[in-house]
This record gives sequence, structure tokens and C-alpha cells, in this order.
Amino acid sequence: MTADVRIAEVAALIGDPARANILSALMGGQALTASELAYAAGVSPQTTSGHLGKLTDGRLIACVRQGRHRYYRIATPRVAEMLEGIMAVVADLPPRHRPPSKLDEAMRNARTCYDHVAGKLGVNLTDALCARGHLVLSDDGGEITDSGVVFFRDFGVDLAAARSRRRIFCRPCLDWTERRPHLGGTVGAVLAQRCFDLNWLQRMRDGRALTVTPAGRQGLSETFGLSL
Amino acid sequence: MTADVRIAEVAALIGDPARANILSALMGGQALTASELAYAAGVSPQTTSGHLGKLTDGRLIACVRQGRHRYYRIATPRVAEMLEGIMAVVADLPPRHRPPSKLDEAMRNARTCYDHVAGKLGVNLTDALCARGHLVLSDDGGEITDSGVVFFRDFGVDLAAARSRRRIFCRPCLDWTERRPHLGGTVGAVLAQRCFDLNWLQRMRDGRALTVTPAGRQGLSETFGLSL
DNA sequence: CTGATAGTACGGTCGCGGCCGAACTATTCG
DNA sequence: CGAATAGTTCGGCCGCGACCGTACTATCAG
Repeated sequence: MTADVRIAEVAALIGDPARANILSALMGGQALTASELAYAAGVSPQTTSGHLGKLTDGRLIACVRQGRHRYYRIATPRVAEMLEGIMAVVADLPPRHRPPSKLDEAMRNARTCYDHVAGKLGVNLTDALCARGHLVLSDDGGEITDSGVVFFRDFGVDLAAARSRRRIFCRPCLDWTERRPHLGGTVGAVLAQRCFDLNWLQRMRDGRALTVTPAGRQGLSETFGLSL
Repeated sequence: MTADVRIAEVAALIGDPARANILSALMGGQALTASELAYAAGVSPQTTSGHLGKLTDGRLIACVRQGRHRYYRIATPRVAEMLEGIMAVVADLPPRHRPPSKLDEAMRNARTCYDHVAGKLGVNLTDALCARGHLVLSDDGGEITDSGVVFFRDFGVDLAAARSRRRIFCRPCLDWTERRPHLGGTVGAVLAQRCFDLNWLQRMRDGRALTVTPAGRQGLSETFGLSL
């Protein structure tokens, strides 16, 4: 009973269009400033400030001050998973009207999902890892095989350090455009980070969409056998 | 962008206290009538009817008519998982004030979580299965061992039939009172069902709380080594 | 110091939506 | 058939909260 009212409070925080836009923008994984979020939300800076205050009070986002900027981010991985859960339900809903735009197209191809790679690219990466026997993914969870440990080490990713973190290590995350699972959890996060470090992937301005660099095109082909 | 507004719509559906109460009541796993839900929500039948209409339109709940009654239930397991995700975030929040009531106490001891057993009993059952080597549960997912298959068969549960369902087979579900995982997924559901069939567990009126019958006390002790 | 930019606080408007009373439809029972 | 119960629809009230204009506090540049 007493918990229900708090469920309603949290859901109401997400249930405003401006705030949903803010959270969705932050699901890109980057910390963003109040101004950037005002633009993403489509409302004035004053209004945005109010929303950010509410979201911060509700512990859904966190804020770090840096000079005259304030950077906001999703507070915890658990909050990110909650939002993914809502997106999964939304993806299940019967489509209403979808005027496909260019940005939508880019989003479908490749985007970040909190801190890992989603979209066609994310699903294809995951499939490649499974096909090569580096990863076993079920509906329930996932596991890196022995050959996968070697593969990741050669790729420059330290799985041992990743495994020691508190967070869920390896799990499938339902892709709301492809409607198939892609790799999430800590493993998904370090894999994405490595791709950014290698400059294989770059974030597009104003959004969660990603572009594959020429180096990335070559690297993804050689390492994962992906032809883009 | 276009998906964000639907996220907000879904979250807003959950974000009303009366509707959150309704959904929470339905998370008990039973289909309930409109009157029962009106009582659970704490609002008039007319108001409840409006809420139920909105929730049904939003595909969060489904309705089956039976005579002059209408039974409402959570529409899909995915919706149930979304709600669990919200509850997990709520459980993370710093506690406000909690005047512990008798019903709360019963809920903490044993309750249903959509269709499986939660609370102290759920966690202890899960621990017992793990300790006996019938179940391996990680943060990521879970697996029934060979000895577990035998154990469940002897217990009268047909895992093969359960495995063939589309739904996630075996997964950990964060318990929001114990803050530790208990067994969810299809395996959790059939285990709970078997306990109901054996009349080991009974639902209490008006709520998700469960009582252990004398037969259940004996059976749970003999089969799982639980002393209650 | 002044001017510019990032962000917040406050006050007032306004519209959406939750709420209930009353009236209406559908099913069961005697 | 008529009475009783389950549930919905309609209409009107009312309050919460999103929104913006204005004014304010920080930080930085020159």
C-alpha cells in the first residue's frame, strides 16, 4: 500500500512529455547540460529547470556542477533498466502512425542505449559474437565463453575489471526497433566504450544516434565480420 | 522522439495513485473484478471504471467478461516486468517514513509477485534450491541443473511443458522487501502454481499476501528444508 | 569593473484530468 | 415479470501542475 504511492510518484515523474524527452535524451549515455536538455525537451529553460529539479529530487537523475554548467545524467543503471522496461512495453504496443524521418532512420541503424550499442548495429554485433561462439545469450541472461574471454582480451577489453563491478555483468536488452535482444550489462558497456576509444563509432550531435567512421567500417568488418 | 511521447503516455497511466493501486493489486497475479479494484484503489466505482478503461486502452491490462462480472488482469508478462522494474527503483529510494502495519508484515513474509512467490518465503525457497544444487542463479539469469530437473519432476512440475512457452524461462527477480533476488520467470510461476495446487499456500483476502497452511508448513520443511 | 552566458526562483495564467452524484445498461435471481 | 447487483456513461466541480515572463544569482571573458 505505502509502496504504491511511491510507484505512482516515480511513474508520474516519467509521465510528463517534457520529462520523458529529458530522460530519453539522457538514455544516450552522455551527461548533458540544462540548456541541451531544454532543447531536447522542447520547453523553455525555466520550465526545464523545474523539471530537472523534480527529477533530481526523485533520484532519477543526478547532477554534477562544472564551472557555470551543470551536467545531468541518469542516476543509476537500475533507473536505466526501468526506462528500458517501459520502452519494451511501448515497442509492444500496436503502431499508431509513424512518419519515418531521417533521424529515425539513423537511430534505427545505430544508437546508444544508456551505455551500450543498440539498433541494427547493436543486434548485428551481438549476433556476430554468438555466431563465433564468444557469447551465449538466452532469454534469461548471457555468458561470455572461454573463447570470448580470449577474444575480448585481444580486442583490448579487460573483462576481469568489468566483472568485479557491482553491476549486472552480461544480459540481453530488448531492442525496441529490431525487436530482438542486443548485448547489455557491463560487457555491453565496455564493448561500446572500446569502440568509442578506437574511434570506430562517433555520437551524432543532438541525439542518441551513432555514425560508423571509415576506421570503424574496416575494423568492424575485420574483427566481427560485419559488412555495413 | 516519436517514441518518447508514448513513453510518457504509458508512464502517465501508471503515474496516478489510483491506477498505481490497481496495477499493484493486479500484480498479485489474480484477475480481479472492477469492484474489487475499486476497493483496492480507494475510489468510487465510477472513477475506477474510468481508470480501467484508460488502462485497457493503453494495453497495460486486459479484460475478460464472465457473466455480469468483468475480470481484469495484467496484459502481458512484459508489463509485469516493467512494473517490477519501477518497484526496484522505488526500493532503492531512501526510505521516507514507514509505519509498519500488520498487513505489511504479512506481505514481507510471503506474497505473490505477478505469478511467483516473493517476500521472505520466496527468497528462502530460492536459496534452498540453490543450496541443493537444483538451481544456479546469477545476477544475469538462471538455470535449472540436471538434478533440478529431477527434483522438479518428483515434485510434480512438468518443466518441459513450461520450457516450451514463449516466455522467459528462468530469471532472478529483485525482491523489494528483502532486496535480494527470488526466482521468477516461467519456473517461478509453475513452482508457485504447484504450491497452490498442493494447498501449501493460500491467498489472503484483499491483497497479495500469502499464508502458509499447516500442510504447507510440513511440506516446505520436508521438501525444501524450510523451518517457518 | 562591465557585459555575456548558464542556470534558477517566483508569480500568475490556464487547461487537463481526477473525482463524485446521478442516471443508464446488462446480467442474475426469485 | 420485477428486484438486486455489476458496471459504465455523463455532467459539472475543482485543484494540481505545466508553462512562460520577469527577475534574480553564479561563472567567465575582457
